[in-house]
Amino acid sequence: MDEQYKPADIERRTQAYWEEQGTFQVTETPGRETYYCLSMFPYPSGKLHMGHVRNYTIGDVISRYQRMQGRNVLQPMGWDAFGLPAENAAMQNRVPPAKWTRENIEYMRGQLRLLGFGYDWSREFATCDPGYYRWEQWLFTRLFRKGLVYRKTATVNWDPVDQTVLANEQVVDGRGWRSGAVVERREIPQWFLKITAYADELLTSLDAMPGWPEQVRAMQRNWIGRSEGVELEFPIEGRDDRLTVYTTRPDTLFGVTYMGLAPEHPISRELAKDNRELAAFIQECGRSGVAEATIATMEKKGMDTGLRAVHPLTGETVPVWVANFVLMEYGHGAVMAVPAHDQRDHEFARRYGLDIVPVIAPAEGVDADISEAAFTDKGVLVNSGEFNGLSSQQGFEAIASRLETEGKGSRQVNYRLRDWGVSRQRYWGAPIPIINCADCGQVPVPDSDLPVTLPEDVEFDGSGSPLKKMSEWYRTNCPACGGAAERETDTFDTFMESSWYFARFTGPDNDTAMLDQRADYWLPVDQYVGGIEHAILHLLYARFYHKVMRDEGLHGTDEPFTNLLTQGMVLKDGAKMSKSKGNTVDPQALVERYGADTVRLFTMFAAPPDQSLEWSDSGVEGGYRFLKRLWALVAMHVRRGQAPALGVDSLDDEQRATRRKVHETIRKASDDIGRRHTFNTGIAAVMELVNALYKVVDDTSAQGRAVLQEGLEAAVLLLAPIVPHITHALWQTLGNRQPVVDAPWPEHDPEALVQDRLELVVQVNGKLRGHIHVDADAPKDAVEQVALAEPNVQRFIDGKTIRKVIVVPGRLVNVVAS
RNA sequence: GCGGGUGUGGCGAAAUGGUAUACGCAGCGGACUUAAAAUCCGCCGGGGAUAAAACCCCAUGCCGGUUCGAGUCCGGCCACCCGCACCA
Repeated sequence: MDEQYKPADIERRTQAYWEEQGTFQVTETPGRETYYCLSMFPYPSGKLHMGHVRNYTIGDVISRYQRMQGRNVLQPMGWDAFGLPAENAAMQNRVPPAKWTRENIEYMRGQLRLLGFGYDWSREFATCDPGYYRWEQWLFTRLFRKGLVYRKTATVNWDPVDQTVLANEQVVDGRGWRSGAVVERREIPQWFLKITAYADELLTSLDAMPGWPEQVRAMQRNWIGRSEGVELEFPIEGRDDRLTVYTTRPDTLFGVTYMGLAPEHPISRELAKDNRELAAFIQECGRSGVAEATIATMEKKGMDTGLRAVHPLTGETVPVWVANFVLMEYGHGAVMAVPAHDQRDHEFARRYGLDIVPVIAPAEGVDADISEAAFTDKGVLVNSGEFNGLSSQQGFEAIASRLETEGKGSRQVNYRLRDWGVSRQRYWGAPIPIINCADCGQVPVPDSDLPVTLPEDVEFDGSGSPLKKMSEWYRTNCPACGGAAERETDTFDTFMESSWYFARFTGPDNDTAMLDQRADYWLPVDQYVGGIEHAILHLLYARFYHKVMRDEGLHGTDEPFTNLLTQGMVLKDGAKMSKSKGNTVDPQALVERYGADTVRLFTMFAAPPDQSLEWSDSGVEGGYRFLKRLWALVAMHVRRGQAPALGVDSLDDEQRATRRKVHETIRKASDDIGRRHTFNTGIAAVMELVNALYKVVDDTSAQGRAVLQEGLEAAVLLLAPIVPHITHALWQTLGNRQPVVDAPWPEHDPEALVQDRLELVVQVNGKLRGHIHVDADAPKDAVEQVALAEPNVQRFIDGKTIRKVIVVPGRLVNVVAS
């Protein structure tokens, strides 16, 4: 054995071994317990960053641990290959997006191999492969026929920098999530997926997902935003028209003093045609709308339309205002305003001198002062005619029932969640498989004509999508009538591809079906690992897609990811690592300097996986030092020849103590790595063990060497998922034939943990006052005797009466005295 | 405002109601060396006491509670982080 730890050699040889043996290629062997571990696949941006390294190391550690548990482990990897950066690079470097993307994939695949991740590369694919997106197109045409896909002209978020439409989820504080540009509003025909049809299931199943962090479930609950209320109508005086509104507080119905219309509401627009002042106001709202809302809490502004709406129960009329705080996208773009009990309505009413009529009194008869602010709590109905005296809850029910019997309204569940707009006016994405025919309308591309392949050899001139200029590509014939027609030139949102890739990994080579029976062999994913930044967008779309595929009969499970681990950010100097801050660390340079094992060890040791990780160069040195220490210890041991067989009955006290430490470590590290996923403490436990083994390395007696052998093997096995290369070498060095990757995970020997004598802590009134040694099987009262006799304990109970003595077996004695 | 989380040495952190500060980093001292690096060994929260120890007091953001016993559980504050937000 080489006396010196040389990571470069070891890692190259170990990786070559895995490659030759096909170690990580898995098959669907019946009867074996499966484990599907998946890390979020990367966008091939150019090279790996530390966030990738952390993500993929966590996934690899879990995969290798599960493999050592004897499970049939699937750990695939692929590429989320469509997206904007490729187009930007294409314009900058005059290279087609496809070429740029595939070169990046080549490079990054090499980096992943250098880090030693145990992926089944035979299942690799990129989402820009036609063999992949063809099934996405196929599913889309199914959903089209099923009515889960529709096209509508809608106000959309237009990113003026990226020249594309953004989903609501992709707008952050009024700005594009990628470009950071202030988002504008535009009217464009769009394709939508009816995710709202699944809103209820997406919400309720969250309660039955204990393997997900509460934080993520809460964020999704929030995003779906379910509310219960009443939808009701206010006829407009003198017009054959009515305002439909939604309210969660029908109990406040008698407090309505005006109506609010969104500036984009059809009635607002209609009135604006003959009212220049109103038109100007609406235009101002449209312009300032999204933009200024971000800068400060927008001032409430509005304009009286002169119309009056009729209260559905009292028959009285109230003015109708156009108000800038009413959102067209939520409810019906109109609200009933109850200024006494809604803060926004209140501010607006005070500004324009509108009536404020209290109809809810606080339950205890306390006067609520509504002159300064609205009283928004629940209470007791007043000024509400026959409903006076009811609680808000009772009032809700009574008024809702009244509206329903009179045909003026109905109970309604509303969601904040919008349907998913999937059209993008972009080139580098999967073509939307629709043909626009002048006679037949939108016709889905027949299965036999799929995939609709994206032409990859294109020129970029920087002005929009090249597809829109390629008449030879978009000119075609209508599948229905055979006449001349044109292909849809929009492409899919790239979240479409990442919404089902986990399922395709189970059968990536199938060119006759989207999924096959292998999906049911592997799914759902047992452990999913990725960044918290995907808590809403990706994870919600993937759950939706999974259910859609289930309902198409493609697989038989309800949720895609049983357990979710969201890893924390990688920080340096207290800030997230990023190019713009200039505080990045290049993983490749670290691997070249210390080896992949050191990089993996440090990222697992520095913090628990779900917390942020503070980068430390000297911490990396520390990890390297530990691996050198482990290497040197094994070298010292094997130089003395093969260790004799262990005879547990012939150990001396020190050897027994060492062996106990070995098995305590196995117990603790197994729990930390396998169950708790607190890899940092698992590693710390093995470090303690190695320190302890160093202390007994000079015991060269037969049993001393046997205990050391057992301890070193345990350390190597426990570290194998984390630092797979050095442990591969050391495991062989210690005389094992089977590769460590297939060695069974060690189990602790309960016999080894047994002690004849125990050290117990003695407390007086909860404060530590002494230590005692007792026989492990000593009865309680004997332990009590020894504890009370301890000199320092004596000092503290002297002159006091002993009220109680608590003996916690194996741990402590607490004497209660006063 | 609503929802989720965090707060412990000089730093990253540990303690799954039972010895607070494991493990690592940094620092200090020693061994080896002509020397340095590397390596090995030891010390390392604050204060008091001691020749040295034993030992004592204080400390897990703040205030209270439950408990024989609280960093951990409960209630109320404070600070910071993340997500959502004119959602009717």
